[in-house]
Amino acid sequence: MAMNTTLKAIADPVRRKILELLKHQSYSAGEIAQQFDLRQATVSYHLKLLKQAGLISERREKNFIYYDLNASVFEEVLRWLYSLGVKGDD
Amino acid sequence: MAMNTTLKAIADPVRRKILELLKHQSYSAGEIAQQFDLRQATVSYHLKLLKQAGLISERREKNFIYYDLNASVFEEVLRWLYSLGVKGDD
DNA sequence: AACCTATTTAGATACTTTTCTAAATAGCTG
DNA sequence: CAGCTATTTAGAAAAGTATCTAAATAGGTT
Repeated sequence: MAMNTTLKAIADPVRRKILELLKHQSYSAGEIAQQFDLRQATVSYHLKLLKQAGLISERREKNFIYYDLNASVFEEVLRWLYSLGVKGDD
Repeated sequence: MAMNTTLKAIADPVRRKILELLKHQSYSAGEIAQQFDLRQATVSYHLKLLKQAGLISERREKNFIYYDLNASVFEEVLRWLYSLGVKGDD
């Protein structure tokens, strides 16, 4: 089940871009929303799905909510890919 | 775009199971369909998506169509995962 | 407390995906 | 070629997902 949630989470380009943004630093929900031509409520919905998948975590500071990437959740996906015979580093 | 197609393809449990089945040997469309509680037409639809994603290839023999896994397509996904900082083999 | 700003939640709508049934195709085999 | 088997395609219905607007919450600030 975890795997399904993870893969569904990254099967959307908006959510992948959010993860990429968070690679180097945290951003608030508002800062993330600015990167898209979408309403804040919509971005908030994507953040919720990423959070549910465990791919990001949130942290309140002042009245902002900052998001952080948690890439370790991908390890299961990685193992699955390897199990199918994908060859590792190239 | 390729990435999006690949990730959408594996974001479905039926399609993931098809890939797993094909890991060790080829199977015909009918043999694959038998593994699921779904109509053959439905499985055929999933096979079409996997084919479009380049994850499987087909090969006619008699009047069967056999499918083969092509895991190399996953390399792009793997690179993306690594780029996010997922640590490799554990 | 009243207000302001950041963000989420609720509910509606639009779009996409999955599944089904029925019909079509494609290639053997007698 | 007529019939058989395997599979796909077309079209409709059902289910799931993404987006929007409007309203609610939550926490600072004065």
